[in-house]
Amino acid sequence: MANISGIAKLAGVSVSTVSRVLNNHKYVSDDKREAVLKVIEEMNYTPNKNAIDLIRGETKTVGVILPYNNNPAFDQMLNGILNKASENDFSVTVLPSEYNKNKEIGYLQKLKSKLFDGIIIASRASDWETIIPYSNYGSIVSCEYTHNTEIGCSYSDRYSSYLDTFQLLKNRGHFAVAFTTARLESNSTNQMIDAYNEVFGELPTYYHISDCQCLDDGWEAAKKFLQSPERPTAIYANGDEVAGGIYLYATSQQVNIPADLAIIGQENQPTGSVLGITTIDHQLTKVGEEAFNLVLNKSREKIKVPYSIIERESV
Amino acid sequence: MANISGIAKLAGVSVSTVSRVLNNHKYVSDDKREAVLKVIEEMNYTPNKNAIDLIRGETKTVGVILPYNNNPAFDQMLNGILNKASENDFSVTVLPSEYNKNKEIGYLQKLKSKLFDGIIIASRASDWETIIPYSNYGSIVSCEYTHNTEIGCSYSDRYSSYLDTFQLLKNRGHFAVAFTTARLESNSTNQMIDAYNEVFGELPTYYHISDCQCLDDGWEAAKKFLQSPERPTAIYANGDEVAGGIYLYATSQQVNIPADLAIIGQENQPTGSVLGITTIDHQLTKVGEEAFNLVLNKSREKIKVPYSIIERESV
DNA sequence: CCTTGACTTGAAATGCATTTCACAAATTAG
DNA sequence: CTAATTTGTGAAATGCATTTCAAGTCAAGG
Repeated sequence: MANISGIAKLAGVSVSTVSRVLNNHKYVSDDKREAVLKVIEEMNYTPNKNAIDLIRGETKTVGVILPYNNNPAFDQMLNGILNKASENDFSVTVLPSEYNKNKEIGYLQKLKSKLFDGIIIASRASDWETIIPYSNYGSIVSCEYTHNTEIGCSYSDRYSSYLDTFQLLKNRGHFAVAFTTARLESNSTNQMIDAYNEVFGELPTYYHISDCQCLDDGWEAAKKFLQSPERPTAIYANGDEVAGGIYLYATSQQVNIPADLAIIGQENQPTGSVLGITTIDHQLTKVGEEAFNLVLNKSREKIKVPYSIIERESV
Repeated sequence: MANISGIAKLAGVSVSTVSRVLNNHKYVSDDKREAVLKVIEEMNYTPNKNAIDLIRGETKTVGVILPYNNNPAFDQMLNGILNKASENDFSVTVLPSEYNKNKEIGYLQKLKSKLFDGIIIASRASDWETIIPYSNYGSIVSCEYTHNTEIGCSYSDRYSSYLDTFQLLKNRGHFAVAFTTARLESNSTNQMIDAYNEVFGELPTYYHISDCQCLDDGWEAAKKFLQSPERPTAIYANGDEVAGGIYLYATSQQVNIPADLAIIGQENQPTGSVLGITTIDHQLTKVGEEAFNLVLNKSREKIKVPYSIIERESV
């Protein structure tokens, strides 16, 4: 009987007193406290966290819905969340969604069933209308900008960063500018396209390749872009890994960077720094950290994390 | 009162009946079942998972102790774990340790406090002696080979793979072989050194650089190796990212791969595939998957996951 | 017509720790 | 030396769902 009442019995005190000792309440006499601690030690007792969570109604656990675990961008966010969670004695449960709406809803149900105190959504497939009702059961925080008031967010102003980047390229005399993105349906892809339209006008389809994630994909994308009759003079990649792939394919074809082709990456990853690729650092670690803080404070604020352009030799 | 007894009252049945409906027991009459479901629907009721976990004594959650989250090797393992966990309706909680023994113990305590059904240790700082006692409270599985019987493991036979690799290099006529590793104190570093000794004899210190994780580190390591008077003719890197950094530095110095320098990486990552670097695939995703299976089956087996050498153009 | 097995259902016990309430004892204040 | 606090402690209520036990109903088998 390794539970609190067993301990109480052995120590000759009441359950309440054991609980007080466990929680460092004052108003426990030294002798009883010692007696209790002694029995706890002897019995090698540890309180049952499920019972505690049940009665307290909170679990000090946050769930993180993220589509893929091996994605460098989501990884940075997760890192930020883990940092702050660790500091605040919270646990982090990874909820891989693969952009599957049913999985997402399943995870939100777990919030409702009191398994998590809050959920951070790194990226999502479901509509906000579907998600919002769950905000009654714990704080839900998004890592992209939200227009509603129910869901707080910690985000990087991507649209603005895309504008800046395209403008930078335009200023340097580039008009044939191509770019890669991740999912076609994603928010940031739309923002990227909008930003392109804003700066250069109507986007020709041959300047955009989607579904790029890693170095491999960048290599293939570069191949297509550079072999196309509408060859771009600059490519904006949706990540430094992708940018690295582009860089390596280009140099393998004796294309000079930046003379023949300018490249800009994103997220400031090691690959980019080694190859000297200019990049936009969206500070996703910071985004994750702030997202966790919002959950912790049950806040619905909207926190804009500033991005920065790191200029290197690829433009 | 959104709990099971509230539902019971409203539906005009007993708590037991509601529970039966919730758990799809047979032996519930259709009319009562419908009545209960109707009230559940109306009240928007969801059972409290903490209460369920408490009474069932299991949480369908596995904790994963991993030193760093942004490490590609651990990431692959985590991915494998997430895959299988998802399939089996388990949750995965990430427990970042930074190789801090206190943190590790703290996580093991959570196993004891019934928060997890099991714990997978991707890598550790604590001794097995410290860890083993906790195996009484749930299954603990290691992603490296364990010599004890208490802790099951799913592992890649690194020592053997290192032997193979060094032997391969030797067969190709390389005698000046250097290598990089991660932590100096780690198990695999020791195995790497042992394997070197086995194949080439006493290791000269100038052939080993530790604490390499990413492309950046590989670049710096290559710089040191290639500028050294004891310049190696082959380098074995502890990851394809690191190998990529070595490759890029070497080519930036007009060093020909593989004519002037052979490179072998590990883990079969995109960077390596793009650069055509020969690599040892330790199938860490598979290692993670098997580790999860061990937890699921409360097994203490030792599962050796076969590695494979992927030959490309860098040797 | 009686026995037996298949259904149905609810009361109560269970899992475990926290917290409120009530009360007693020991201090401190006035 | 009372009155008012501050300490110290335990009984009982609470949070919530599962499961066992007992008991009752009903139809099929002999």
